[in-house]
This record gives sequence, C-alpha cells and structure tokens, in this order.
Amino acid sequence: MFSKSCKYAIRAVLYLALHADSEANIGVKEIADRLDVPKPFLAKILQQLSRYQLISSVKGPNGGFFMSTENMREPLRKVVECMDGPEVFSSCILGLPVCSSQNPCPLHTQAFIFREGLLKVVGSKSVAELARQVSDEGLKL
Amino acid sequence: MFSKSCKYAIRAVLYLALHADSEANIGVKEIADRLDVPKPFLAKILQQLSRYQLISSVKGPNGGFFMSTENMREPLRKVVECMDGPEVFSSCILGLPVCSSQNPCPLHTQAFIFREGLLKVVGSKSVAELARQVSDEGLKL
DNA sequence: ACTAAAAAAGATAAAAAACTCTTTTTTTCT
DNA sequence: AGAAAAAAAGAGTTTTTTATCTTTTTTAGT
Repeated sequence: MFSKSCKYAIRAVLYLALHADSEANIGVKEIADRLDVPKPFLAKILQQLSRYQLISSVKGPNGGFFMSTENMREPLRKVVECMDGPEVFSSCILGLPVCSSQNPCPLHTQAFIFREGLLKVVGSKSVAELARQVSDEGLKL
Repeated sequence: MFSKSCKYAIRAVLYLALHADSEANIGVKEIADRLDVPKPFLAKILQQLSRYQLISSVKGPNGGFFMSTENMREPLRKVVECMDGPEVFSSCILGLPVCSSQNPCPLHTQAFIFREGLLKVVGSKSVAELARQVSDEGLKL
C-alpha cells in the first residue's frame, strides 16, 4: 500500500506529535531508536517532511525536530502525499492511464469505495487528532 | 497498492476470461499487444499464474493460454495473492510486525475498514462474475 | 522423423526503492 | 573567535522490482 518511506514518515510524525509537549527538540537518533528504523534513511525522510513544512526543525546544538501548531493541524493525508505523491489517492488501481468515471476500469467502482475508505483513514483526521487518539488508547508506534 | 506484476496479472486474467469462448488459445503476444504491456514480462507473469493454476496453458503449435471452468470460478483475490503474496490482505498498513486487534497500530481501526473494502473488491467476486460485469458494462482493460 | 510454434525455464540487465556514508551549513555555548 | 552539535545536502551502495534475452521442452502438423 504505502511505501516504506511513507510508513516511517507517518510513524515519525506521530512520534513527534506525541512528544510535542516536551521542551527539548527531538533528534533523528532518538526517533530512529524508538521506532526501530534505519537512522540515515529516517534522516532523509525527516528532511523531506521538513521541506514540505509538515514538521519543523532547528539546526545546531540542542537542535532537532518538533511539531509547530501549524504542523499539528495538517491532515495525515499530507504526509502520505509528501512521501508517495498525491496520485496514491487518485490513480487507477489497475494502473490504467485513462481510467475515470467516464471510462472506468474493471475495478473502478469497487476501487472508488475502497479509496473513499482510505481517504477517511488518513484524509479527515489531523495529526493532532490522531495523536490524541494514539495517546488516549495507548497505541504503539 | 498492487505491484505492477499484479496489475498486469489481473488485466491478463480478465482478458483471457473475456475471450474464453473463442476456440483458439491465446498467445502471450496477443495479450501483451492488447493490454499494451511488455511481452517478456507478461510471459513471466502468465507462467506464474499457470503454475498456481489460475490460468491454463498448452504448449506447442496452436498452443497458448485459456481459462478452464475451474479457473473461471476462482476469486480474483487468488490472482492478487499469487502475485503479491497473501500478506497484502492481512499485513499491518504501517508495516508493524506486531500489529493486531490485541496490539493495534495507530491506523489499525481505520485500516480494518479499508481492508474489508479491499476484500470486497477482489475477494468476493469470481473471475467469471467480474468478466461478465466487464462485458455487460463494456469496460476497458 | 522433421519442422515449426508455442510456452517454460533460466540467466541477465535496467530502473526504482531502500539504505548508507561523507561533507557542508547552521547555531549554540564557552 | 573557536569548538561542537545537530540538521541539510549530496554522493554512493545494496536490494528489489521490472523488464529483457536466450535456451529448452513440448507438441501439432507435415
């Protein structure tokens, strides 16, 4: 479904969101350790997220990553789009270039429902909302 | 979502199903041309489908591929599992190894719904049923 | 029996994704 | 000002996926 980069990105963003209260910024190393993902690879992902302003960063000593209030307000969907491109939500499930309501592929109707579901998953909730849920329900990243 | 192999496989199976009535077997070349996919790659895919008995083949002159009655009865799900592995329907959407109802990941609930939808898409309908729909509604492969 | 047509099998090549390493820039603290 | 800490940037490497090429096996028709 999602690429590995995207999965790591979602988890990293949630990790940051859950620790947004802490004063200190959070470094790549900490996130990589906690999520058990390769550090240099995660660094690249965080760079990308930062470029798209989905997370915030400060350089230098005591620097690291954190979530601004604006960052927290973004829907999770943006994180996915940032990593896997916006097409994941719109492209044909069979990869046909011309698939549309006018010219539907064999799975178009079913895929439509499925896609609506997907959008409900990551499209409606903001990072803040999802983080609260994770916290309330004690979910694992 | 699905790998390219899987997308090609679905379309190829449907193509075969739609031409199941014709007397002659269908060669790789014809399918590749009609679906506009790379022939040698498609050949590999058809081999795999044939090994898993999701399509049928005969060698030699006038040989080629076709769908047996048993092949037609299989749910599309099997084609997907044959190409992308059975995990696509069960594995955690965030790639967590321990994700389950007992120990849900942050997207588990939402993913559950989404996955149900996916299973409805490819799990319930047989190749025959789907092919009929394609034919009735004049859908494009 | 021979030829030719087709899939099966195996080996290779190219492209993309995942992952790593090195250098540069920014910034804080002394 | 200088040292050190941290992200940013850039340049590799490895692995997986996608795609191709070559050889072998099967089989129908002559």
